Amino acid sequence: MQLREERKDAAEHRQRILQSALQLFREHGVEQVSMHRIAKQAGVGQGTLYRRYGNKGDLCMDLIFDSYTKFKERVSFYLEQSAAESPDMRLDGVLGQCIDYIDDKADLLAVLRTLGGDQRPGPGTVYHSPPYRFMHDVFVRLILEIKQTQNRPDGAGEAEFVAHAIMAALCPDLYFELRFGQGMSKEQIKERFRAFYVERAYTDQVNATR
Amino acid sequence: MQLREERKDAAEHRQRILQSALQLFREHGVEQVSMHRIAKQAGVGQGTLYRRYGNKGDLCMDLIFDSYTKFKERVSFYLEQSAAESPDMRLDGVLGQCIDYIDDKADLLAVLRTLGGDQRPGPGTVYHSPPYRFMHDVFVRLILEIKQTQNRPDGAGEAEFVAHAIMAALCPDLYFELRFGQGMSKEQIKERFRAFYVERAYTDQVNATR
DNA sequence: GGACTAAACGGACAAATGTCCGTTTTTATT
DNA sequence: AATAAAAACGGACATTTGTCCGTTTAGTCC
Repeated sequence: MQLREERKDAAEHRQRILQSALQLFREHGVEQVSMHRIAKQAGVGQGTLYRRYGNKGDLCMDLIFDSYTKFKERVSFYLEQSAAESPDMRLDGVLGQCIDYIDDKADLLAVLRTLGGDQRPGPGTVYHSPPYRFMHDVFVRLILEIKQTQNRPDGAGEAEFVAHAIMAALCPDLYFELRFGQGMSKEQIKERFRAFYVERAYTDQVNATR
Repeated sequence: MQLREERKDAAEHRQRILQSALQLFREHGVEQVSMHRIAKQAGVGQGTLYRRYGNKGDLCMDLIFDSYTKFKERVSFYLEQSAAESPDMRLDGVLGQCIDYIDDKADLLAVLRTLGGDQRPGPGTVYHSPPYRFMHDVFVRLILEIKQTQNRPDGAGEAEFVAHAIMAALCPDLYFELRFGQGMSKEQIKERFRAFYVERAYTDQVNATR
């Protein structure tokens, strides 16, 4: 026996944990629910809960895993089927999908960021998590495409930086602030991202191709 | 008696707390030092410590208050004495000063962000803290100046958004990652900020004033 | 079915954060 | 100097996170 399946009891417990967490989160808000309470509600021990999920962030990660997978697929699919479009439009499209996703899952995503692990650099930071890497990579490619269209070479990892900058602006906290603190609509926020990250690039492109 | 001064014993305790915290932070790293330990080291009770500083973030805030004040003054002074320069150059200058400051205080600033309070929008978030407001305001003014130079009107709060975007990219965590995770030098990071936030604006400007 | 092993269990325990409240000290007033 | 109110004190306590380890259970092999 080389690779064992997840044990039946373990699988059942995970379902119970996820369901209990979801219910409690909905009822009392993510921040107000302790791990202890989730374990109690699910009828499992502390250790059982913690062995599976090292912290609330891990748990949230699993809670949004399905939706994240779908998000990832949507983005990948969009990129494939829009391959013929201009990279600017595609950047705009991806940004729109990110914002839709954040709008949908903002509360859980915010917890992820806060409880996601170390602050120190290296593995364990958000910057090395698969979701971050995935989106960062998508942005890097798009930016490189845009630069290529404009015949502007990429100065040693410039696109890498810009992708980080975009990701930073996409943080759920800021979205919260714009959406509810300042009362902007989702569409208004998308428009701002477009104006700043896409249209400026587009302007450059127009000028560069003259 | 209308306004009382801070009591003598309280003032002394605050000094002891700050000094103890600073020493312990230096010795063991900010994350490794508990509030309990700081209280013990300072020879005061838990309650005394917590009444003054609601959490470690508050304490760090006080620890960097002096340096923040100086930073603020440096920025204000720079803006005054560079009033004749182009807004692009001034934006670059301010960005440089921010990065210098982050580089200097990265560890404490990172704690501030993590432990700074609520995630929910409204007062209590980073976005409403005086330091954030101050820098955000500085960026808004500079961006408006740039737009004015280019004869581009500011579409309803566009500058506000861009300022948030810049602030987001200035988060200590990302700086850490670039600096130590990816091994970039401080100057390289400054160069990236300049290239993305200043030179692109400058390119636009050149084109717009043709 | 019996036995063995790896995985999972769960609750006690440790450590940290943050609160509460009876007690002490400072300070202004007389 | 006595007094009283305001402010500060401090440690016990509650809550939460996270760990440890002896015990139980599912899956496999015979």
